[in-house]
Amino acid sequence: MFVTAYQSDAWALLGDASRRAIIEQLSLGPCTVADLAEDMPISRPAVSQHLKVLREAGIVRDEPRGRHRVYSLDGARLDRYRRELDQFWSDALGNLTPRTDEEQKEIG
Amino acid sequence: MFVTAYQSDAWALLGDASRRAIIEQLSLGPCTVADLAEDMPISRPAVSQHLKVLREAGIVRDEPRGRHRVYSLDGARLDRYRRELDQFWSDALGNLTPRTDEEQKEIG
DNA sequence: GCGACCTGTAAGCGGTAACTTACGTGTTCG
DNA sequence: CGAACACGTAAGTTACCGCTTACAGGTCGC
Repeated sequence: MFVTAYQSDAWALLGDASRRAIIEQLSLGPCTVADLAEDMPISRPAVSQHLKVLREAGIVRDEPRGRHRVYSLDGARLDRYRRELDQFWSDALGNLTPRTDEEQKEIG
Repeated sequence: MFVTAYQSDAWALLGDASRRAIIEQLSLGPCTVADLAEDMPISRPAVSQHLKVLREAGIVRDEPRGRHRVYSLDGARLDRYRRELDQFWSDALGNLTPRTDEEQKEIG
């Protein structure tokens, strides 16, 4: 339920608002799980589960720091996902040519 | 279930692969519902429901053509949604500064 | 006008993601 | 060595999204 293949679907990965909030928070600097959960309306385990998804996607890396665990962002990987989404935009908007009403009449 | 407020969540709107496929197809030119459903692995009513969502979001406009109904893309609106997603990227990647391992030691 | 067409909508179902609670693991400090 | 802390994971629930199968509403040809 939470472990399915996200790595191939950047949209599903970033479609969740909680995960985007985590990413934005981590963009301000490395953070622990408890710190992340403090500013969010969900429980700490929920944050941990989201971090697992982001970690498996390579967006986030974790490092043990004593009994804490510091999470940080992988900017390069994140940028790779952005490019993956940009491919859709270039496909969708790139092909788009200004259609006049005259052109549309060809269909009917 | 299908009518919820998508207009405020561009991610949910574009998160669905079928909707993105419809957008890409429409970017090649105006199309009818049957034509769209022909190239997709889902039924025609399903396409119609997706079109309703896209229409309420303003991305798509429909026009009666006899007993057909021609759908076309609103490039400006679509570009507006792209900018909405770009805001997340500028927030996430914009704040991102190269973190060295030394900086991360401040946390522990 | 009647039947064939294209389409939108209603009702309902199945799958799955996201969340919570409960528990297990490893680390630090007394 | 034992208690407290930070975290990950398991199990289970809930909610919602997307889909299909019907059915209703207009539009064109005979």
